[in-house]
Amino acid sequence: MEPPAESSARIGRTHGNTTQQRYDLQNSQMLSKNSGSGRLKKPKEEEDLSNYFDLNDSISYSPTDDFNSFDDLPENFLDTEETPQSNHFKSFSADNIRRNGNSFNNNTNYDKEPRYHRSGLTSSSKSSDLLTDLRHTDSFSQDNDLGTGFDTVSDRRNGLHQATYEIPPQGSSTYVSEINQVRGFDKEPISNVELASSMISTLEGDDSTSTIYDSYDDMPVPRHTQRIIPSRSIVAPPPKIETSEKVHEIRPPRPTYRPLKTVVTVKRDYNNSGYDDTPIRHVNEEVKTEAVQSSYDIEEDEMMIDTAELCRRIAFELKKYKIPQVLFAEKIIGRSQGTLSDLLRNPKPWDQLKTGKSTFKKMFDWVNLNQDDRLSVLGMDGNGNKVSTPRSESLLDPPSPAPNARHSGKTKKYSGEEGPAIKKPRLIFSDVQKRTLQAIFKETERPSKEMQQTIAEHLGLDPSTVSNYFMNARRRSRNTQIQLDSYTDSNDGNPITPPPETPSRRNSNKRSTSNRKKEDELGIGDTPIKTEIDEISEASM
DNA sequence: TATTAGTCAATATA
DNA sequence: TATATTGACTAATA
Repeated sequence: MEPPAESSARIGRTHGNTTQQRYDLQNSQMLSKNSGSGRLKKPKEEEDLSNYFDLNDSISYSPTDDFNSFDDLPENFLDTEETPQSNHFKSFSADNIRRNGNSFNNNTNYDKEPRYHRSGLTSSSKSSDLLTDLRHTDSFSQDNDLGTGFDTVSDRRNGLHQATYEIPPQGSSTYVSEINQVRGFDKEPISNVELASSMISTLEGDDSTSTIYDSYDDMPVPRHTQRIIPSRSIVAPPPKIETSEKVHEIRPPRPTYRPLKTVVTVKRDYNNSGYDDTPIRHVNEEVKTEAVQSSYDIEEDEMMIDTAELCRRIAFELKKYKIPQVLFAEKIIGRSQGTLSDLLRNPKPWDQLKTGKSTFKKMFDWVNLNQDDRLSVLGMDGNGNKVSTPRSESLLDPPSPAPNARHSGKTKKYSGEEGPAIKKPRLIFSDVQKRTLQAIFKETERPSKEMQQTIAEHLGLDPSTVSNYFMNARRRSRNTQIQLDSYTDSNDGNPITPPPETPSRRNSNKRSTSNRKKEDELGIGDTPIKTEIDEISEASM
């Protein structure tokens, strides 16, 4: 079997990259304003304007005559859908120049990356990039094979891509039409979703709604628009939260019987701007049992851990004592760094966990050690230095491998019959592949086997890859929804109002922001955010 | 047999 | 360098 084709790529930032940046900036700005403590980093000056951007699929950009070159486009043109030529943009930017005290030119990130060549369609030009994109997109049409278009190499690490596709010779009809399309913007726009719908309709045998173009020359250039939103409103400083319970250091006796359900939690101490070091267990009043020092004596199905709070606490401890995730992951829970990161950011509620409870139980036991022990089991001292003899055996259960952990011997390798096995390289979806899959997922989270097969053929992917994509997307979409629900619940249904500014709440904020990004990627976003443009429209009605 | 849950680990990103 | 993301593997489950 051959390895999967190299990912195709485009010049310029990836969509995800830009989205991530936007949300992170927005989050950063919100936190900065909200904290009032100066502890959080203020957004960089040149990034301020970015905080006010968001996407809006409903707004299109119509070019004006002064649009002459792709040099004039923002570097993230392909990711956004409106250019500075827009009146909306002008009024908006002027407003924010006043607010931020920054000049427009310095605020935009158009020049953050090297500018692209002006001279026609060079191999590194922005227009070529767009055309390549369209060529790939065009391959949705029934006569083309998407897979054949993927001949470029991506460098996601740098956010830039090196194009290796060929440019049509000047004077050829393809070349001319490409120029016309790039500069003309004279066709109706078509969004990814429309393309996906069209594709799905086609796949389902309904041609009536499909938008298929006979040739590459007929493919319209998508209009990229951009929604501009004001920064999220910042509310009053957080109310002072009183610690309701006195902190007790509880030592065994261990319970002599097993409670039906013991609610074990970790405790916040807002007045102390963080967590109290003393472990606390809150015992369900109905059960009337003594608290326990660890969860050793309680079976998983007899206890209940507030996983979200536990994870916030763990994250806080790791930061506070500069404990690397990889160290904690391996020594305490016996999992990989990436798994820990994911668990901390997206903890599933205890009652929705199946075999994963044991991992949280280990975290819980660690967090309930006293401070010295917490560090010593990691082989660290209070200064973040390594010490030689970790005391783990007597304090915690040794981390056990995950039951479904992959072993090196079992790892599927990509190799021929003879010689040492070579690990199958990890597939990185091309931008087009990813966007297409996302768009289709937005339409249908559970495409039929046949549809997956067709999608795979169109995108030049293995059917199992397509299947994996949808399974992962469904799962991660569900997890995101769980996080959003818990966040909304804890906020009285107002997801925009920032919560009290505590370390734990900061984590919540971060996750929420991250979730917005996930929503964006997965296409499961909630209600649209009202923009300045929307407000202007409403006011004029 | 297909799907889900838990996870790894390569890779991207901060 | 540390953390976040994500395609794919494995075992459990429907």
